[in-house]
Amino acid sequence: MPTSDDSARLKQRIRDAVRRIPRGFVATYGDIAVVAGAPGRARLVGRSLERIENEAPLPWHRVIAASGRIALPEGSPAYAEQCAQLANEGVIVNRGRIDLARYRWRRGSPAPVID
DNA sequence: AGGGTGACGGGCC
DNA sequence: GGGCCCGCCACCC
Repeated sequence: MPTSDDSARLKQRIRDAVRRIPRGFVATYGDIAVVAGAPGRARLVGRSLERIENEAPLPWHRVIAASGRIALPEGSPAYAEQCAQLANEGVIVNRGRIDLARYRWRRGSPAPVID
């Protein structure tokens, strides 16, 4: 049986996984779930990024949907924030879309190439 | 206790 | 690419 303690540790692993995404790269919610050892729990990843105020810095803006889109509601402050943060590290965002083939982080990913 | 929700994703069409 | 459906599950009434 999963205890509340287990879920706390899982959330911790999720945050750790997010911190591993290199600057200039992105990962999908599902990717993070896998890295955190909870395949199939992408939804939980999104959930754990919802209430992160008052916590250690987390590059939450590097996590996007498997469709290559920013998952936040378009037009929300957080959406704008995510676009800005990504642009700031060289990730091209077009109409909320990011080229996963180019920016997705996975084992063996080379250093970010910004043209 | 039960039902709705959503920062998800994969399969299908 | 887009839309639908369904599985998923922590949260919030």
